[in-house]
Amino acid sequence: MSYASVAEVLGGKIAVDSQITVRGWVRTRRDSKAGISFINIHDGSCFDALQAVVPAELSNYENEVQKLTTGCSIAITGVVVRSQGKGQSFELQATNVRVYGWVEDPDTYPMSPKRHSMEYLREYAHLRPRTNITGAVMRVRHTLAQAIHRFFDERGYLWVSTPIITTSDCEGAGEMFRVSTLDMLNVPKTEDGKVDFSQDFFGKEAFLTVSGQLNVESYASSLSKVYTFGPTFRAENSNTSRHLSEFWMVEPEVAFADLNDIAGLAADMLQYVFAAVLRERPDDMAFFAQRIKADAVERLQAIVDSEFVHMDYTDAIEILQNCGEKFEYPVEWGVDLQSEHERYLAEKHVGGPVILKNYPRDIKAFYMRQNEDGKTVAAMDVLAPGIGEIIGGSAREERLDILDKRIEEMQLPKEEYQFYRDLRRYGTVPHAGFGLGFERLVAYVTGVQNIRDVIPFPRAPKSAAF
RNA sequence: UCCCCAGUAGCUCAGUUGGUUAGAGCGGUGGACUGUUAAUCCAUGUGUCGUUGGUUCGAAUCCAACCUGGGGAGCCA
Repeated sequence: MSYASVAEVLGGKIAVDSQITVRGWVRTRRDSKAGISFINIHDGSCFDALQAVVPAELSNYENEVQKLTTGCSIAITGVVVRSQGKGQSFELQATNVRVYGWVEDPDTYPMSPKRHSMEYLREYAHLRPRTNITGAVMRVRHTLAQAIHRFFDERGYLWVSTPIITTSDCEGAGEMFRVSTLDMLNVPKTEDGKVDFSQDFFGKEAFLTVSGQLNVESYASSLSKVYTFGPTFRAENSNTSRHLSEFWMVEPEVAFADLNDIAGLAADMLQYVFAAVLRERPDDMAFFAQRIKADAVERLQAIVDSEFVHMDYTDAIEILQNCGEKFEYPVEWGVDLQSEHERYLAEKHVGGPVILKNYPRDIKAFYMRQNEDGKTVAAMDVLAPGIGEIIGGSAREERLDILDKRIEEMQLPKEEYQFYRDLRRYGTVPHAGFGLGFERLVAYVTGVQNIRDVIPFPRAPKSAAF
């Protein structure tokens, strides 16, 4: 008895006339009084389900096969044949059907074979991977993750796992989740009435990381080309379609690189992974084009085929001021760009992703490298239509005196940055890196509008079920 | 966190100048028909009208608070 996946059968990997067993879940069943039933079975291996033709002669035809409903788990043994019907190249001529698990009450099975809203599916996060759309999203997500690792590996980057728990509250990227084993009903206090974290698990305050960047810089300052790919946590009360409390981030960090180097790296990476998805998941992408976003395939192909548009912040301000568009927030040099401005640039002015560079230093983080003009820092954002910022990066300030000055100006606790300053004291080098929001990338590629639908189990404010 | 909108059958939604027994499609079930394919046709059941309180002779409908979801904004990836 040999087993095969639906993808192998439909992909022509199994020779016609050979007998195999396919295991999975029933999507639909149709009975024909000609004495056969058609069962569509899916197993997650590809977008399409496999059609099995089940003859009425099977011993369990009446009491089992004809009672199968959407969601039942089964194994079908049969012979691979070329399909007599339209809609599929191959099908399975069944000789045996084994039922693993019935659907307790078909009337209330949440994943009926009809169109469900994304909001509804989210309430059944444990069952939604059985749907077309979540299955397709997860295959594309996997392909993107694999392509990212492959991209960096082929270029000599090392994957560095930066810590998820941190005792540094100075990462500066947002509100942090506390990690503690203290008894919340009986919190130990110091003499001056504060919480005595010396009695906590790590002997001091601890949090979940908001970014691996500061840590990974130390590995870039020795292994030269590194990247992180792991979970990140932000305790911000963000209720939008593009924020999660727990999300995955890809953060390359490159020694001896400047802003243009990593802007180029970001563009190369996006083109590489888009090409991989188009090549490896045409079935899922065709579905997104059909049901989610009509130009899903063309727009990725267009990005793969063309140069990325680079633009200086200063030039972007000028474009926004002279475009004739009415903005809610006025545009002038020195302000941070609002969503409406980013949207205009990516969606209307460029019509695709755009790389914005060299922002005013006063609206950016302390670690970004100061430019010669004294006004801007070597920072960049990659803005994508429909999503906004999917990548944020910069050259890092490698000159200790300038970094210290910046820490003082921004009134940050210098003593907390000892390890970070050490990297500038011992063999400092120019270096740069960026952070890619992985779920934002998946959302952009699939066209799915809400980021909560491109991660298996979304975590967001007031929402961490499953 | 702020602004706006929504919550009615398993799902998608209609229904509110306050008034008797709250509707449709899909799904489920039964049947007809068919190498079918989100099949088609006939029949059939289904409701704490988000929660709590208020106004009223009477509330799915009006009011308030809360909960949940959506869109937008801010924070950011």
